Amino acid sequence: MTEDQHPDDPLRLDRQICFPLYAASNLINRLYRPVLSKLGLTYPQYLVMLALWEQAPRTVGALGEALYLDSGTLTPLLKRMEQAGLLTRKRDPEDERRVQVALTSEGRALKAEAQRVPESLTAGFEGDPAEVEKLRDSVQALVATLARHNRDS
Amino acid sequence: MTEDQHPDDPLRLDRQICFPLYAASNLINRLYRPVLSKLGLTYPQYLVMLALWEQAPRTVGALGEALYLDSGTLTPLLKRMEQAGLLTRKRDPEDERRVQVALTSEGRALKAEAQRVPESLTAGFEGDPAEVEKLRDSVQALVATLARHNRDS
DNA sequence: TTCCTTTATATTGTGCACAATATTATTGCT
DNA sequence: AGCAATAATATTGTGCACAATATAAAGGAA
Repeated sequence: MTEDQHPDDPLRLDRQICFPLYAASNLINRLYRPVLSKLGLTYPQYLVMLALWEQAPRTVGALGEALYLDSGTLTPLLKRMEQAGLLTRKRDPEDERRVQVALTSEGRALKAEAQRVPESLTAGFEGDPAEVEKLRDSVQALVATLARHNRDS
Repeated sequence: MTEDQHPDDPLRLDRQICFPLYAASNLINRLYRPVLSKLGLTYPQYLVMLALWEQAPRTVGALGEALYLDSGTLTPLLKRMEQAGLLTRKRDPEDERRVQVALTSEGRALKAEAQRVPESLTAGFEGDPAEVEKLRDSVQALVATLARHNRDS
């Protein structure tokens, strides 16, 4: 019952560009999970912390732009992080539509504990760093293209 | 309130390799959604169809190995696809632990309608095909490494 | 001012994704 | 045969991700 499979069939799984990106994302999430759970974070929450450690406070919209996520994803996620004591959410008095997300001292302190996260995960990438950086830049370029495409349509 | 940010801080968002992969996966999902919804499929469901168009029937475990997913994800997903009439699930009489997933005629027929999906999405990748193939191969290699790492631990 | 439009965030409903656990079938050992 | 160990799938509970929609504030035109 195995189907015929021509080598140039555009529907072959191993010819897809999107599938390995999807699989990589899932596998990375799985790899990060045990490491980040020690910090009490999920992977998307870790990304929010990275963004806030670079610049805070930031609005929900600014976070969404940095992480390519919308309010439907961020609002409940930020509420959980607020509950956990990592950040605060309050309406901007200048413009009551906006919500400013700021770090608590606990949230700022967590950065010290996260310092070793990247290096403790490079084990999964075993390859020379220059190669990894090239891959990163390629995917970053792809993301920029996809994001532009998304905004335009 | 902007934080100091050293150029070699390992926690800088733009130095992460995992973040662009995560963002690319999300953006791709968003890009595929309107195209696949015309076929009545989600992106993971589309991947299951790609796998089954290559070879069917397959066990749940074999599908999970091909797509890097486990039964917790696949079981409900396959049930929805069974409800939609695309495939059948039945216990293997040879080994009652296994579930054989087979295509219905409707599921096989859907392949014809999916032929144009890949080309209708290359618009989002605007770059020369050789470059895209190189990126694909790099990410495939990464996925292989991550998957091995995952099995071993 | 009144009202219309736009903007920012929140809510609702659906479908993944996964860890932990449960269930049932097979295998292997004695 | 009896039974522990293993294997394959299913279930449960939590947390994303997103489209569609709702809510409320700001801006702008007449």
